[in-house]
Amino acid sequence: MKSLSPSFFTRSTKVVAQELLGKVLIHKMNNQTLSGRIVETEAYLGVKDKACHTFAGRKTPRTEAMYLPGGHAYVYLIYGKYYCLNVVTRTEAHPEAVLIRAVEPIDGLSLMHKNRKVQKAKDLTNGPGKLCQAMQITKQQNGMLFNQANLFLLEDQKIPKKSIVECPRIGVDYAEEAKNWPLRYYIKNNIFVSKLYK
DNA sequence: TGACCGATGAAT
DNA sequence: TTCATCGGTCAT
Repeated sequence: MKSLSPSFFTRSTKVVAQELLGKVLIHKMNNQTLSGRIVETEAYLGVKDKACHTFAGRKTPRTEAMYLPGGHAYVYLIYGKYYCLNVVTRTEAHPEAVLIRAVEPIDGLSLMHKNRKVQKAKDLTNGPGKLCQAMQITKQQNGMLFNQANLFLLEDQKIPKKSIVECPRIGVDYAEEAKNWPLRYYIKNNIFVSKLYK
């Protein structure tokens, strides 16, 4: 399997969000590999998107990584407890990103079970905080470039348009006009998606 | 320095 | 549906 090329990430954020579905996320530890196929994403459209951390050009220590060129990781802490992994898109002039909301576990299931105390494999990585916990993604990975050191994104499957569901994003009710923008994408009928309404 | 709040998850 | 929990943000 081939790594995604740098030019994959600098395209429009919506396109990258849709095309990340079916790709494989890998975190290589000392002597173990944790990986999963991406099944759910959300696009965050920068300065004009009230749900986005960089809305109106906000630049703080936390959001610094979103101002890196496409292909970097943006990891932040939410609710004082959980990490969320994003893939930065476009260029320095456009601080946008794609939130990885769920993956389907491939390698390292036993380690993932150790990292998260759940019975079923389907509960391991079906949410943005859960997949970071399972795959040991923390602030350490913030600002890292994909396909350089130990975080990778590989090509693998192309998901046909008819298998992609589009709907509003989760947990952004405060975002006024942006709250209903259909920027959440997931693979239809996939049981590893975080919430299966509709 | 301090008040407020959240791109969640788990229990109920 | 409810709520724990604490770092990040922003106004003092």
